[in-house]
Amino acid sequence: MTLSEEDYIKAIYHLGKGEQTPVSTNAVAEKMDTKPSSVTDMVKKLSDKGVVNYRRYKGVRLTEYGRKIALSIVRKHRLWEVFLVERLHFSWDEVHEVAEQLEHVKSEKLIDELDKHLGFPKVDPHGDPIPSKDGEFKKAVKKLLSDALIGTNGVCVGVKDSSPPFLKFLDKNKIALGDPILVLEKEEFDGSLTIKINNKEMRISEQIASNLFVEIID
Amino acid sequence: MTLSEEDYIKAIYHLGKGEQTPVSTNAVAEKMDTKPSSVTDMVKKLSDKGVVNYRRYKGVRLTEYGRKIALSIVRKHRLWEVFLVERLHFSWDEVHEVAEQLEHVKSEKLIDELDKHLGFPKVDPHGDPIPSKDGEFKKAVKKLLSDALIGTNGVCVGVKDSSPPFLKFLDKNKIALGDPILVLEKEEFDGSLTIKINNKEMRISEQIASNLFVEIID
DNA sequence: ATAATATTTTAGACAAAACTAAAAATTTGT
DNA sequence: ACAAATTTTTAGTTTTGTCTAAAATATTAT
Ligand SMILES: [Mn+2]
Ligand SMILES: [Mn+2]
Ligand SMILES: [Mn+2]
Ligand SMILES: [Mn+2]
Repeated sequence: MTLSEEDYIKAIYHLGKGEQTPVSTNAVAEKMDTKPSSVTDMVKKLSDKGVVNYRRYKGVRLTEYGRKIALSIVRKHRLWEVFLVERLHFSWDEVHEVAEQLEHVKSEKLIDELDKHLGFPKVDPHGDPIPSKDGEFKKAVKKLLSDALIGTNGVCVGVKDSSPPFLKFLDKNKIALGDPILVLEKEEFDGSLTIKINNKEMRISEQIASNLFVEIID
Repeated sequence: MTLSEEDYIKAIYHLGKGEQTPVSTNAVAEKMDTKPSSVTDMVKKLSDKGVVNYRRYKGVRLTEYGRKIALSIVRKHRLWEVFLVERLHFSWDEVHEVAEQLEHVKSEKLIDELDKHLGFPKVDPHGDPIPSKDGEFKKAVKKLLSDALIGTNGVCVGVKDSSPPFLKFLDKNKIALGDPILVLEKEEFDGSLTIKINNKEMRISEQIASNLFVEIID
C-alpha cells in the first residue's frame, strides 16, 4: 500500500466506527481534506485491490482484508505515540503529527521490537487501545463523563477529541489520564458539571465533559 | 523537500565525497537505480530550487544549501541506525533499509530528542560519523586495513562496504567494531593479510581488508 | 409527485516522478 | 583530426494522486 492509500484506509476505518454502516464519500473527503472526486477515484482503486466494498452512490466499507490493514496502521500509529511520549519527552498534544508519518514506515520487525521495547502497552497517550499484532484489541469499557450520573466515581481513561487545543486545556487544568474523578453536581441549564478531581473541586463545561472518557469504579 | 528529492540529494552528497568535483548523471542514475534521463529531470528541478549547481553535460554539485540538507538527512539516517541497533536489537546488517525510510520523517524535535535519548552518539553502527545538529562532524582519522603496513597495531573502527553480505561475514568471523587488530603478514601475491584479532590469528583476503577501516594506535 | 437541493460521479486537466527512444554533446581511439 | 563509442539530454509517454467543472443520482421540501 502507498502512503496515500494507507491514509484513506485509516480514514475509512475511523469513520466507520460501528463497522456495518457504509461511509460516505463526502465524509472521507472532509476527514482527508481533499475533494469528493478524489475520494471516488481512490475508492475505486481500493475496491479493485479488495480493500473496500464499494457501490457507487452507496458509500464504502472496509473488507475483512481492509480492516486488517487499518488495524496494523492504527497499531503503528499508537505505538509510536507511546514511544514519543514515554521515551522522547513529547507531550500528548505533540505526538499526532509525527506519528502520522511514522505509521507508514514498513518493517514488521521494527514495530514488533518497538512494542517489546515499550513493554507491550495496552493504550496510547490518549487512552485509545493498541491493537495487538494479530489485530485484536479490547473495546475498553469507558463512557463519556457527560453521560455520568451525579455521584459517579470513576477514573479518567481517555479523550474523545485529541486536538492540541483540548489536550493543552486539560494540561493547564491538571487533568490527566489516570486521575480519579467524582461527579458532584450537574447543572440542568447548560449541562456543566462540578467534579472532584485530585481532591480539588472544579467546574467544567458540558463541551469538556463530552470529550472525556471515564471508567466507572463502582 | 519530497522523499524523492531527499534521496537524490543524499546520493549526490555521497558520490561527491571530496566535494569539489562534480558528480556525473550516470553515477547518480546507477546509485539511485534509475535511468540517466530521470536524473537529468530531477537535477534540473533541484537546480531551480537552489540545491545544486548544474550545467548540462558538466555534472552536478551540491550548493552550500544543498550540503546542509544532505547532512541533515545523513544525521537522521545514522541516528536511527544507532537507535535500531542499541534499543531495538537490530543487527548492523538489518538497519539500513529501515533507516532509509525513517530518515525522511519530518520533525526537528523528534531527531533532537532521539539524539539526546541515545546519549549524543558520535558514530553509527558502521563506524560512520554522525553530523551534529549544526552540520559539523569530524572526518575520522581512519585508514583502510589493506593500506596498513606489516606490524601495524590498530582498532577496527568502520566498514567501507556496509552491505548485509559483508557485515554478516564479519559477524560470522567475530570481527566487530572496537576490536584491536595487529597486522602480522601481507602476501605479495594476492594481497591477503594475516592478522591477529581478539588474540586469534586469521587470514583475510585483500577484498575484505580493503573494506575495513582501522584507526592506528602507534 | 415534482421541484429544489445536496451528494456523488464522470470527464478532462495537471504536476510529480518515472520510463523509452532518439538526438546532441562529449570523450576516446587511431 | 576525425570517426567511433560513450554519456547526457530532449521529446514524448505513463502512472499516481490530485483538482475543477459538469453531469448524474439521491434526498428533501412543498
Ligand atoms: Mn499518515
Ligand atoms: Mn492517539
Ligand atoms: Mn531514503
Ligand atoms: Mn550506516
